[in-house]
Amino acid sequence: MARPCPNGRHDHHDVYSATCPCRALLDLLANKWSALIIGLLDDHGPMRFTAVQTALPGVGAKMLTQTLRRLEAASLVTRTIYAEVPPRVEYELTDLGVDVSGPLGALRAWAEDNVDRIEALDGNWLQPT
Amino acid sequence: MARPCPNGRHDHHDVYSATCPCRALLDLLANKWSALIIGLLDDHGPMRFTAVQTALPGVGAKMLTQTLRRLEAASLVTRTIYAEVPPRVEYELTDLGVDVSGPLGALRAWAEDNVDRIEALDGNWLQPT
DNA sequence: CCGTATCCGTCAAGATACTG
DNA sequence: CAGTATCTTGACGGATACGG
Repeated sequence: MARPCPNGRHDHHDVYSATCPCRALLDLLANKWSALIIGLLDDHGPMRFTAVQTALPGVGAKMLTQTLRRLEAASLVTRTIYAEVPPRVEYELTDLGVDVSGPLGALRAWAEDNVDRIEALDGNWLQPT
Repeated sequence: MARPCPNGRHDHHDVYSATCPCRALLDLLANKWSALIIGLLDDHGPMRFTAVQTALPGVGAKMLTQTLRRLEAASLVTRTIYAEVPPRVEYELTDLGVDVSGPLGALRAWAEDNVDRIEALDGNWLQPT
């Protein structure tokens, strides 16, 4: 079993090590769409591809497919294909996915609850470039 | 006062609206480096530019500057310049930054604690492309 | 018809060298 | 020390075409 994180804080893992797999995991979670997708699946239960895309204005089909596949590879999401007419594919959180939706949900909630404070401090904090 | 989130869950904001400023805020937080930078400043207190860069293997000066400036614009981090020789610039969390380090820390901790489970389920979940 | 794969333009990220 | 300027590369994102 690989232990590439000799300087870990918890057991052996440390996100502050560039080569630690948990850093790659954090990158996957701290992605523009992952938090939204996981929160969505946590709220609605199993969803079809199109339903996810509709609920996420701004995401393209390609980016969505890519992100869903990475989440699937990380065992956070299952992808179930129903051989029906019309065809149907459903995405659903695994236990691991449900588990991480807690921290991610907290982050989303914080963003929603504190935008006003930030805008009060700096009217145009959203950088042009 | 702008209220661009008519379909919000909490008060008036909703990260699932493409045009809501809180979505931009989530994008800033759910960034590859933001979580690491904020956690670092939360642990160490005020830090100089080079110290941050050294503690974050893999980040380039350009990316680091960019991220720090955006965090500063969002009032999560302060940037203090000391007119000394050699020059010194220190970055420190604001109250808002300290506040968000909670949710972000939970996410980092989850990643560190659960990589082993993911690797047990799928040996090579880290996609080639 | 629903979802995936391919092509391609744009833009952000990385490397390097240099300045206040 | 703390960045900035410039270039190159590769990822992102959209449109289109394809498979089931």
